[in-house]
Amino acid sequence: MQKPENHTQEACNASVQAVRDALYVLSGKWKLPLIISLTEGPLRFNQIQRSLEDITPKILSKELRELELNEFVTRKVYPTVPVTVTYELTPYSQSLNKVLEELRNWGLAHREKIKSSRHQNAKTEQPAEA
Amino acid sequence: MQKPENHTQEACNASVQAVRDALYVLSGKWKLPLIISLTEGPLRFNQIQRSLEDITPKILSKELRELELNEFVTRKVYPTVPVTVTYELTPYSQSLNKVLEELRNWGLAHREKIKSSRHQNAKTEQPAEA
DNA sequence: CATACTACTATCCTAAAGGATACCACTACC
DNA sequence: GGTAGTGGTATCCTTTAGGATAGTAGTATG
Repeated sequence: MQKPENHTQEACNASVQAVRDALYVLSGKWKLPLIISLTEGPLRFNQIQRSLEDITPKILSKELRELELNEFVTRKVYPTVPVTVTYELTPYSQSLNKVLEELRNWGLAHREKIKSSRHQNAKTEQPAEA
Repeated sequence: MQKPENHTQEACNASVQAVRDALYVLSGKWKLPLIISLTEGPLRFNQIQRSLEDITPKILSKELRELELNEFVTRKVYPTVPVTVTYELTPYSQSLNKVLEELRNWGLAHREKIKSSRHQNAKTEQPAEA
């Protein structure tokens, strides 16, 4: 076969690894909804839970901890009467903007494609025998 | 703060859904490695399996089927002596290029950040009491 | 006739993600 | 003293992703 000079096994592996790294920190059912729900400003634990409706405190707590570890959110504790804790996006979380935008654009386009190809199929599909 | 007029609950949800759609088709341990390994040209089933080393035929088969469903690869069967089947990327798979590039760039940058912040910590960390 | 090659499929199993439910410590209010 | 609100934990369970291992059908070659 050929010797792919600009497409070595190592270069591929590095790309794969980088993309996997990126997907890893965005993985899970709630990281993105969480980040997006915090784009409007800091929220308290229970506020987030109410805005996301279906998330349980255990999961929310875990996801917030992971987002904090990756420095996407900061946790701030205020010594108010019942203690209040807010979570807010860091400046670093802005670095995800382009990634998220591309993902969003692609997702929208893909959904459109799926829809239209389904219509296509509906027209050309053979009815199944009974 | 500002009144985020363009940031309604519904707009957020649409974004979240689009990004989730995108992540969904890229999810899993092998889709990306698979796509990248096919960028050099069509490969047969066993060739892919050998190039990826750790993937089992069951998983490979499943992932290829999903990539085919999403129209990232085409499966071609040749009636050769023992039948050969090749998998190759579709033109549509090119639509992922920008997404993959952004993910790759972000992944690389993030990895660098993690590394340097670990060094930072190593320098500023207090030694634990014995 | 046995082995090897093609491209897979079938069955079983493990580990991780996610979730339901209950509970904790603290205080304020009635 | 009971209830409600703060921000969570603890325990158990289900679902899913992924993998190990073996086997399949067909042909060709030794």
